[in-house]
Amino acid sequence: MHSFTEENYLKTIYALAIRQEGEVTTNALAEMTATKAASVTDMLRKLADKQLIHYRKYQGVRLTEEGERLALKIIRRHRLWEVFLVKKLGFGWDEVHDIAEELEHIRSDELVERLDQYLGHPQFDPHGDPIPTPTGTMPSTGYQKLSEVAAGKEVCIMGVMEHSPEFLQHLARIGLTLGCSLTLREINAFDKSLLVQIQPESALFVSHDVAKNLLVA
Amino acid sequence: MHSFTEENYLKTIYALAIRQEGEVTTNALAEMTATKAASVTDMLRKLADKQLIHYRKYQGVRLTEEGERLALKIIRRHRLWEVFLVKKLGFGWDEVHDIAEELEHIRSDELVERLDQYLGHPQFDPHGDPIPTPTGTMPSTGYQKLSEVAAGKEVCIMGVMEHSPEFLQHLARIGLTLGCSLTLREINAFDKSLLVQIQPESALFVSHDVAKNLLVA
DNA sequence: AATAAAATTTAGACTTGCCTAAATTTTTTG
DNA sequence: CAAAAAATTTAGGCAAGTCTAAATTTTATT
Repeated sequence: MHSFTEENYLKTIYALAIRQEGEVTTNALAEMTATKAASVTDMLRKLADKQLIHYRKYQGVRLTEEGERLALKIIRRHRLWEVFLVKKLGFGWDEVHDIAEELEHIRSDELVERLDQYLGHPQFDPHGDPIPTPTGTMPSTGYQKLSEVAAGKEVCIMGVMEHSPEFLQHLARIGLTLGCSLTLREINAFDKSLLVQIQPESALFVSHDVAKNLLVA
Repeated sequence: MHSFTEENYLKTIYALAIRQEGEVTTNALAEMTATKAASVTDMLRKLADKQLIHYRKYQGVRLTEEGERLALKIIRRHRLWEVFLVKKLGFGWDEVHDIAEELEHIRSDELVERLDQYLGHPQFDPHGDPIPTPTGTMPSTGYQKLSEVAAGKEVCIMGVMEHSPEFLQHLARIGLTLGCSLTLREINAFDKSLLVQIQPESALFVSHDVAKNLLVA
């Protein structure tokens, strides 16, 4: 069996790997897990011993097939619990991350599959992230970041790349929600902020930092 | 904050205290927690430092008010999750103990209160145990053990004192369920087994060990 | 290319919760 | 009531996961 800590490292390696080409670095992991690089090195040696990662000293790290399977299992649990918290218990999408972070480590496969069924086999979590399959594959979505969309296009907000309450509450304040469709009017040359139109007559500027974290289709 | 281990000790001390008059012993705790007495002593010193128990060396232990409040909080969580697992996810009452044992440590008070509301503020868990109040008091039931009932009485099964799958599955096999009413025909002088009648024409013998663990009203 | 800077790893230590073996206290018994 | 037995505690150690400080390797700079 694997410890909570090991599970969290695998999940974090997975998350970093899909956002960066190449191997995941010790420092990046230290920052994400809020520990020191020396502690990360210790854990990497341990995960490598268990064949969950490929690890070359000083070179970085990547998941083995088994490691990825496990990471996706944790992510599946996390996202299903988030659906439960929002759909069944009425939490806001900005409130569920930390609780799901704990629930994802409950070790019963049957629990997860019953939960999935109870929730009606959802495809996406409350942030629009796809839910991995029971067999450990991540459904791919064709979403792109709003920051990469060309001016003039009309798109629909399908997900977010950042789950912090601060970001999600900011979205609510400026009136953006999942499923909301908008037209990208122009891209500001100075700070790369985007003028987007939601309602026929009200447009607003969205910062590049926000646009980078919005997924649209 | 308190560790999972500390929470488990508090819960175990509470459970032992209500089943035995006087203070809880180190050995009893070692047996319940499947550890060695020396390890228990270490933890008792730690819990005493945190003012969660009254501890006199060699004399045994009892919860402080704060310790009892915490123990009841854990038990409340455990029992609410059991209700969720049985009522919402369709688990059998003999399957939920170990999963609830993990879920009870999820640290969000709001989660517990939302779960309680979602479940309709249940008064009892699937084993008939009363669910402590949010403020930390244990509702009292007037139940007595079937082994203490006089011959001739008609009673209704309201709860069990033992939650192991083995015991619960045995109950199912001999045809006893929660809510089931029965008449105590006679008490065998040799082995204290009980002849109980459920259906008008079928009676069965129930061992003293089983009767000790059945709560009736 | 040599050196400075940055990233990473190693070494040694701390905490939690557990262990075994030995010492101590309490309880039981002859 | 004293000796034996049982229960409990103390002492010393171990594994997991973390840390700081020092050493090493890689990368960047002049």
